[in-house]
Amino acid sequence: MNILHLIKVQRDQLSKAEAKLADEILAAPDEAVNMPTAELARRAGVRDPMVSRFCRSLGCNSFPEFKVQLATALAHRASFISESVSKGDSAHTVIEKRINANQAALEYLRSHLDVHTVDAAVKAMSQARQIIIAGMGGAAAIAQDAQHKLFRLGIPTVAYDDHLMMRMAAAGANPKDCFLVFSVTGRTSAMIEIAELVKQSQATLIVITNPESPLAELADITITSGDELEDTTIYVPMTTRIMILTIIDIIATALALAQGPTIEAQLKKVKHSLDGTKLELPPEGKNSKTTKN
Amino acid sequence: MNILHLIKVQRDQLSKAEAKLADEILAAPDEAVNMPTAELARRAGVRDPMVSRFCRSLGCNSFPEFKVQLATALAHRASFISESVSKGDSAHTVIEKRINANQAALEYLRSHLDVHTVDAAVKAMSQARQIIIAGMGGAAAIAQDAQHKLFRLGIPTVAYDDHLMMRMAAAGANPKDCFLVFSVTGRTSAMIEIAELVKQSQATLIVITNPESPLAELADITITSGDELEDTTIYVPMTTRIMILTIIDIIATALALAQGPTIEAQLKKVKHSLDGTKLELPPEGKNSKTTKN
DNA sequence: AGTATTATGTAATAAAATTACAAGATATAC
DNA sequence: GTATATCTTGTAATTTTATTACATAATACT
Repeated sequence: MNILHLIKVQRDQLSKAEAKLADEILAAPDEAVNMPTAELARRAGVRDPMVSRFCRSLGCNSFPEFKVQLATALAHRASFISESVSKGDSAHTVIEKRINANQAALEYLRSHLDVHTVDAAVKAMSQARQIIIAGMGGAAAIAQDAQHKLFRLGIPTVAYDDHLMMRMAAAGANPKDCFLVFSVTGRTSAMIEIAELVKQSQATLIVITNPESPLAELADITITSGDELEDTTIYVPMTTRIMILTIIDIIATALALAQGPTIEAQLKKVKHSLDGTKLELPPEGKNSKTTKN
Repeated sequence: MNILHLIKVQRDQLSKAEAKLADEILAAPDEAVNMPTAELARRAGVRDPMVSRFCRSLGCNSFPEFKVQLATALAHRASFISESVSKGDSAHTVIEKRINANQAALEYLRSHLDVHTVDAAVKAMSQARQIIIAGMGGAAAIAQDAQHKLFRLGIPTVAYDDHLMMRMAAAGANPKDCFLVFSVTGRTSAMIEIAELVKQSQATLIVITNPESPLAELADITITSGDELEDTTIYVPMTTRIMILTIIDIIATALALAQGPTIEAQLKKVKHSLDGTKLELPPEGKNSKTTKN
C-alpha cells in the first residue's frame, strides 16, 4: 500500500500530535515532500522529534526514507489528480491530461479490483460450455473486443449488440453457459431484462457494471466498471472504457494461463491464419516479429 | 524531463567526479534513493561535497530535493518494467502485471505521441465533411468505439468492418472527407487496398498503425499504434488496444475543445436521449450523477 | 484518587549536507 | 614550454537537519 493511503487509513489510530502531522501532510503532500522536519513540525504545530516518531509509526526508518516513499506515492497520485481539460488547452496539454486520466483509472483499478471476484470469473469462464457476451451502445465495441480476445483462446464465444438477439441468446442459454454482460451504469432497462432472462436459464451471469446498480444485484459475479469514478462533466468520458478493457485483458490472460500449454499452439494457429492476408515484412527490418492481429 | 533521463543526457558533459556519481546512480538508482551523501560519495569514489555539487549541476537545490526527484522518476520507471505473466501466477499477480503493462503502454505513448501529428489530425477531422472509419479483425471494435465517440460530438461519422463496404466508401469518398484507418500492423493487404482507393478519392487519409509499414507510407497523417512495442510472445497482447483507445480519446477530446461551446449542448442532447432507457437512480444515492452511456 | 502507561516537549547529540577555502588539474595565451 | 587563468576536486569547518535521551504532561486503568 502506498504511504499516502497508509496515512489516511491509520489517521485515526494515531496520537494527537501525529494526527496533526498526518493532516498537514495530507493537506499539502507536494509541499511536505520538500520540507525538513523542522518546517513540517512548525506547520503542524508540533515539535521536531514528533516528525521522526511519526515516520517510525508508519513503518519508515527515517524521515528521509519517508520522504522518498511520499515522493513515490505522489508520483502515482500525480496522475490521480486527473485534471479535466479546458478551453485553452494545447494539443500537448490534452495529451498529458488524458494520458494522466487513463493511467489514474488503471491505478484506481489496481486498488479496487477484487482478486476473488476475478478468480471466480475466470473459474466460471474456464468451465463454461460457451461464453455469450452482451453489450449495447458504448459497450457494444467492448463486447466485440472481448469476443475477439476470448475466441482467440479457443473458447466458444459470441457477442451480441442487438437486443433481440440478446433476448434469444439469454432465453436459450444452457446452465453450463457463461453470460457476460457489459453495461457501464447497470441501469439500462433493456440490459436488466436480458439479465433476468439469463437468470431463468440458470447460466452463470457475470456483469461488468456499476456495483451499486440493479443489474449488479442480479449477477452471480459482479466486477466494477469504474462508473462511480467517471465525471460526466468532462467532455469525453473514457476512463471506464480503459478500465473495462483492462479487466478483459486480465481475465483473458488469467484464462489463457488456466488453459495450460495447449493455449500457445491455439494462439499460434489463429495468428498464422492471418499470414496470407499480410504483406511480407522487409527482409532486414529490425522488427523481426511475425505478423499479428 | 525526469531526472534519470536528465542524468543520462548530461552524463558526458559532466566533470570526471560528477560522471562517477552519475554512473553510480544510474547503475543502482533504487539503492541511491535511500543513501546519504557520504555513502553515495564513497561508492562513487568521490568526496561528499561532490554530491551536493552534482545535484546543483542537475538543477536541484539540494541533495534531499534530488532524492525526491529521483524517487519520482523511479516511481514512473517502476511500471515500465512490465513483466510478462507466467504459469504459476496467481490472479493477484496477473492483475498487477497487466495493469503495470497497460500503464507502461500509456507512459510510452506519452513520450512517443507527436503533438504536431495530433494537431494535424484534429485539424483535418474538425474540418471534415464526414469521417469514415475502417478497421478489420481486432481493429473492428476499435473502429466502432471511435465512431461512437465521434458521432456523439455531432460529427457525421460512420465505421465499417466489412471489406466490401470499405471499398465502396473509399471509392466514393469526397475530397472533403476524412478517412480514418485502424490497422495495428499496417500490413494487411486488404487495408492497404482501401488506403489506395482513398488516395484516389483525395480524401484525407489518417492511419493509426505501425509507422514503418506500407500503410503508413500511403497516409497523409500517421499516428503510431504502438505495434513496435508489443511482444507477441506474451499470451494475450493488449497494450496496443489501450494505446489506440487513448489516442482516440485524446483526439476526440481535442476535437470537442476545438468545436467550442456548442459541444456541451450537443453532448447533453445525446446523453439525455438515453434517459428513457434507464431505471431511476435511488433517491438518496450518494451518486448524484445523471445516467450516462 | 493514585499509579501505570503513553504521548509529547525540551535539550543534547549525532548525523548529514553544505560552505569556504586551498590544492590540484587542465586549458589557454604568450 | 612556461606562466597564468580557469576549472575541478579535496579538506576542514560550519551549518543544517534529524534523532536520541530524558523529563514532563496527559491519559488510561485500577
